[in-house]
Amino acid sequence: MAPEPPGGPPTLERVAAVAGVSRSTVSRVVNGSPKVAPAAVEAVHRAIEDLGYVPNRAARILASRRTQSIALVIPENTARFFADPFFATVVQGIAMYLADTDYTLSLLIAAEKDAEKTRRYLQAGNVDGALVLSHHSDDRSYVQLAKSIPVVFGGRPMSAEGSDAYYVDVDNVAAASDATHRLVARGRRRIATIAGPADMSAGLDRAEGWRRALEEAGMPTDLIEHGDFSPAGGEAAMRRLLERDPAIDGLFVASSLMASGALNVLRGTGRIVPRDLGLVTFDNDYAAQSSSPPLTTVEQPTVELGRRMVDVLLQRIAGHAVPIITVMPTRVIERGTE
Amino acid sequence: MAPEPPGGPPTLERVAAVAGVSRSTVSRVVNGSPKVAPAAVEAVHRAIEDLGYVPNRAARILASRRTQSIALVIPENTARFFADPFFATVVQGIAMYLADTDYTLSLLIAAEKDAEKTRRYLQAGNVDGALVLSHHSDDRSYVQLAKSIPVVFGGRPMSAEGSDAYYVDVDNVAAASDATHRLVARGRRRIATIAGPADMSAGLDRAEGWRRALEEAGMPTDLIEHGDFSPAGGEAAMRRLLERDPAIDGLFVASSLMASGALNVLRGTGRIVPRDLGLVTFDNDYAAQSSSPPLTTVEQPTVELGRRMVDVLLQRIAGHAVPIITVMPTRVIERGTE
DNA sequence: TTGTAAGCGTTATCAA
DNA sequence: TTGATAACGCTTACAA
Repeated sequence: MAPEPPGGPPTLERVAAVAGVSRSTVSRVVNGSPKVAPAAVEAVHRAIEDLGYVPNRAARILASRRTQSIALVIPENTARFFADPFFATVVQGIAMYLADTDYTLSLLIAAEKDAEKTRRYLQAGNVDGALVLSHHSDDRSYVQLAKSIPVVFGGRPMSAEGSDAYYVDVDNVAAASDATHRLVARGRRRIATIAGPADMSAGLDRAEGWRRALEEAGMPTDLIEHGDFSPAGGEAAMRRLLERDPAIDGLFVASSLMASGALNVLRGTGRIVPRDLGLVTFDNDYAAQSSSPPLTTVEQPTVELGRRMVDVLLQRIAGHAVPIITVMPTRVIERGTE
Repeated sequence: MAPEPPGGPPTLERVAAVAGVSRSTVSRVVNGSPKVAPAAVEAVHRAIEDLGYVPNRAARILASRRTQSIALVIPENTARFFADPFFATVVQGIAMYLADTDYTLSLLIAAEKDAEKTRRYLQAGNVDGALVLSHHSDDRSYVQLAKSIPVVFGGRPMSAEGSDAYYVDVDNVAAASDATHRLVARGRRRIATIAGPADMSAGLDRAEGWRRALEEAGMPTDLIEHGDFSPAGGEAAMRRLLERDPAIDGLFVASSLMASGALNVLRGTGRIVPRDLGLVTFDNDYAAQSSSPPLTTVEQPTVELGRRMVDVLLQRIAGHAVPIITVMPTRVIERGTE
């Protein structure tokens, strides 16, 4: 029986003593080194079990210079971030995937005031890599950061031009175009869009997809208003659109949250979807499913996208070659509102 | 000019050299020790600035035996967790508050299979404390954990009986009772409830509040069905309730997500809220605000609740005395659906 | 007020 | 295959 010496959790040294081997051997066993005698492995395992030994993370990191932890950098505007099911689900994918590995996730709120602080923390060797879920165009410093540690972006970073920023995204242009085409196919003649912010690639790309679809159909592309991906933003944009042209009969909304806001306005004016106006949106989340009516929408594999981000990052940390750009598939969920 | 010696980020040692002082002095300055000569402080700061020095976290932790990091333990069922605005917002509060401190947040997914693994990690001294956002009644092991490191629960843990588990919560019984009273006051005569899971204190307590309100009004408390706080669960529960008594004219739903599901069912049967049925729910989130109609609901200060959890935890880590139980206020947001 | 020196619990190098 | 032993970068008595 090992006595219970005081002084905190059991150390590797204690395990070594109990197992009757050296610390090095214990370390090897713990790290799964192949070259250890079966008998020793056995003894060490038993000692570990008996003592309830768990390696000290800090010591390990210090000695190995590998932190086994990655940072998840999220925009300072945490409120809107977590309120958006898209981000929430991506985070979910990240967290779930990581739970199966030996990596730890550090949540890092990017203080926009001094992105410098965040960057320094990351560069100081406190993490093995970083995942950046960027809201705004202000991602230059992270693209920069990518030169010193592995970074993977969720969604194409705005400042990605020419840089070799790794990112995982969907094809927003194609998806938005597809969605808009469906409005055209339904015979909608005056098709508007509530686009996302002009400083986010998802905002720009989805607007671009809408534009292309209309151009292909020989329709005007003047009816565009930007929102901020929030219900309130959608409401305001909808009002502006109706003011500009009350005869709108088709609408592509770049996010379901904005769509729900838009729906409120439409309802207020007595318009019925899809009778008076066809509506297609983005994200098959709660908002699209539970609105009345439930909306035809572009579904993104959000959880999987998060998983993939982690996957790419870990591969890079391990030094393996991986694609710089990973494009995940989308699909339209038909609910008859187009 | 300090040359640029290779070999990774600048160390404290290098700062000391540049500043012309000893490592101890640098350490003192970095940690804000009061007993340092102004001149030395000045020199060290300049050197730190020049070198872009950032302390190595692992080394610091190892030497000080303080990790400056806390764990956020969330249930394995990450999907539902992040999909619920309540949890998302609490996490937001936690993350935001922590961003202002020197603490780091580690997301820890509690593998229900072996809670042992999670517990060991926490007990191995890898964090200074833990926040537990519990979904299920399976929180015994964390209440247990609280004996070795500071733990603060979000919401009263089910196994809190007799234990001195620290937690931050709202008064669910009172809030639910208040909400239900409003249905009674509106003249509703057949009042049902869609309660939360019976293995969560929020589920139990809100049902209890509903029960009390009805008892005080001399009304029967037979119409109760449980859901799992998800829209789908709300739908199913609503169906069961209508089957049991189609004459229901009042309903208290323990969460807005379930309410949205219930609304779908009601709509399907042609019932109009609040004309045919009064509805009051819990959580003033997106679901309650953007449903049609927007719902009268109990608002919880979710962000603040998260902040408070952190606050209590950090106080405890610092060794200060803090209340075991913190009850945050709620208020009813009137939207006329009662 | 400052510096010296002994750890903190691992990993990693090198002999054995 | 194993074991000494020197890092890893910082904190912290203890001395000066």
